[in-house]
Amino acid sequence: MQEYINQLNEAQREAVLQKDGPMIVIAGAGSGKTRVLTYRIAYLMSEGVDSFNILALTFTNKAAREMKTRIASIVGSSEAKNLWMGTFHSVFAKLLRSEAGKLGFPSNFTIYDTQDSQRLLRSIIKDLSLDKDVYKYKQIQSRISSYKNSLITVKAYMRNPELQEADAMAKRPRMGEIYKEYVERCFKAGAMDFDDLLLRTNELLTRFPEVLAKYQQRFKYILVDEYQDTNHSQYLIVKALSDRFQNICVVGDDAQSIYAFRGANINNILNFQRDYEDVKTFRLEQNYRSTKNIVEAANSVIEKNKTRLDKIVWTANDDGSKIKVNRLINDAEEGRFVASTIFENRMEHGLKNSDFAILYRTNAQSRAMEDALRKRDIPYRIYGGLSFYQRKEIKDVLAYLRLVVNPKDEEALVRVINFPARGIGQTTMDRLNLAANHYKRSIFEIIEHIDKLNLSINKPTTEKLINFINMIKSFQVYNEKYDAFQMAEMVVKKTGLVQEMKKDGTPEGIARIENMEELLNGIQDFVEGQKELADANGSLVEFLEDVSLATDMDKDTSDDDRVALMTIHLAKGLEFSYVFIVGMEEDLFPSAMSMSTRSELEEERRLFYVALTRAEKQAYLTYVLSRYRWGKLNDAEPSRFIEEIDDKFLDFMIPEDNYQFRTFLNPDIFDDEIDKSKLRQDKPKKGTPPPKETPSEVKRLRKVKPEGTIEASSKIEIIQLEQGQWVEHQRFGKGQVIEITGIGADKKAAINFQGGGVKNLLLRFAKLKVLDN
DNA sequence: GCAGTACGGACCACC
DNA sequence: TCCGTACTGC
Repeated sequence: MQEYINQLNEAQREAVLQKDGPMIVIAGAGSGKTRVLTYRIAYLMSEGVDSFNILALTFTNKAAREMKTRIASIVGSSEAKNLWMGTFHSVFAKLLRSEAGKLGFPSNFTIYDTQDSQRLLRSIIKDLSLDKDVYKYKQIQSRISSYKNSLITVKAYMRNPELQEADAMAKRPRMGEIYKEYVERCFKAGAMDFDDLLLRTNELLTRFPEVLAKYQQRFKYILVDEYQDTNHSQYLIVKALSDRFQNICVVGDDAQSIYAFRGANINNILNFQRDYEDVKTFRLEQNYRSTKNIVEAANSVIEKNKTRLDKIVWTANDDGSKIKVNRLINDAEEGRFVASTIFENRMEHGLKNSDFAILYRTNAQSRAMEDALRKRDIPYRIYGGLSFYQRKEIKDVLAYLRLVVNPKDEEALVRVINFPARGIGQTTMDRLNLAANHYKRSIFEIIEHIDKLNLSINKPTTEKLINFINMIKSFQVYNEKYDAFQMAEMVVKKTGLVQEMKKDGTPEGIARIENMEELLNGIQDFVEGQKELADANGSLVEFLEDVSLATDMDKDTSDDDRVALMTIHLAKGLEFSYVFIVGMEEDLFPSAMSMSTRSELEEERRLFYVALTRAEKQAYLTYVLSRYRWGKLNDAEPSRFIEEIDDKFLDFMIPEDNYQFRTFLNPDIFDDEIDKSKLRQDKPKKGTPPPKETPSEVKRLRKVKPEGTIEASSKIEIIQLEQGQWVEHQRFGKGQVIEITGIGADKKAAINFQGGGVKNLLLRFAKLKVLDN
């Protein structure tokens, strides 16, 4: 153990050796936080703490696995076996399975994913005959999710007039009814959604003091990673469990809190010192990951945030090269630039594909990147987006498996009862639904007793229904002795899912069959892995739980050499030599939806901070002049985050061919009124080095915002230009605004320049400086 | 009950 | 642009 401890710097070592009591580790980006957590657990065990008494909550299951392996290599694998480690959701799903009965749930409860929740809500909204344009199921879902994350149960909601009023104000007075119905239907279906895994854990620990005592006694030492991203519900669980021994160690970085949208509360970390008595604080401030340039550039950005903990991240690493900023005309060019830069750097520096990552704000941006990489034959892997388990063909197989485990799982049943087609149509389903609601039974149970009920379903259809449930029942019998792989194999064959897909000879159809095969392989791997564990046997229940809580990040990708494409959110905790942050544009990053309040903008800024600090050696920022959105080409302007980086860390590169493309290949995307002189001016003359675009140029695209206020959108600044005002143009010199026409992005100004006469300029592009008088 | 097609909204991030 | 849902005709 000592030799490991010797590897640590002083701050890290102190954090590892602080055995008891509440403590917080404020860990800057790249400061060796995982190492501290790992060694700390190993240290606790070497000090005689039983691994059975340690609970470690991590951000991904993969992180948990890796940490566990590492710990096992230090203290021995038999020692590490009993550690409880994983994400909040997976750890408490397991805990809930063993205690489910107390809450009236079956231990084989289903976990509803977001899609399931939304489908259920859609049917509730329909059943209550509500206007689906007012009661939008996605909004309702996120509303309910945030109630649950704040521990607002149906009861609490009904007791809270303010909440009800807020929903009434939003023209949704019947929100409470929907919420109530949703919770009841989940309960009836033996299902918990993601938020329930935390909410019900809280319920369990609150309603049953003896259960709380049991787990408090068990988890003598608790460690929480990424504490800045915990929500209220998670916070309360941790608080309750650690209350007895107070051996709670939380690790996090307030500067990397990026999950407020799912209820994460940054105050959990900011207020930790107040929540426990005699908190020891440790600061990991030395960054081992990135160059000086990157660390300091990132610091210069995050400084703009007001809500911060005191911390100075520094590095002893080399300066490295500056952050390269490039402007491209559209997303295709952006992709082309990224792909060729990867290609060149890979050659020049002998790098692997996996040394590169392309990060973006929204999944929709991946397409252009993919196209470009494919053209260059650069292997890549997309993380997130529509994950493997969310594909239709996969969900269909999973739905059958879910039904085998829990026949009350209505969402699964509705999904597959008529797929492959069995002649059970909407009318029949409506009747079954009605009966199910009336008798407070599941559809499966209704069908089981269909001969005793008069549902006016005709004979042949009744027979089809009975055949269906008999098939499921026969699977259930096999499930007693078969493992998950054997079950899946049988289900795929007997239900006709394979035949159904084989009918379709299109490339997509073939891909679907391959996906299904991949699923089966995955299940087999899972089963083999589980059978090695003492407390698992590779059953379907285990597999389904694993799947519903798995993320794309959990896959083992260590052996494939591909460029990584992912959203910035997914990139948290990862590092790459070369990082491309694409789509650095206003309204995209920061997102148009996150600019109305200071806290939202600060979260976007933290997100940018996370993105930058992923890079070890080199970061690239790209933005485009026009971007497709909703199928339409829109003008774009550079992100304010570019100008927030101190100039001295940036290197503006404007390759000559951009302008060739702009002027010759794509002339029609530019309006005549656009200031063409800018193109001419930027275009480098032969024999001279390309001019650097100065940061001040970017800045001039917008007026500098007043101190301490947050602008809703930079566009407003431009709109404020008034008739009669004097402005200065880089090339045309001084002039007076004669007229303003158009709105928003199309806003133009006719300006009478002292030297060059009247010009009509598109304000988005014209680099105008407003003169004071 | 089912297949084909017209239409409208999505694009913010995730367990 | 793409996807999912609603509508229509057989």
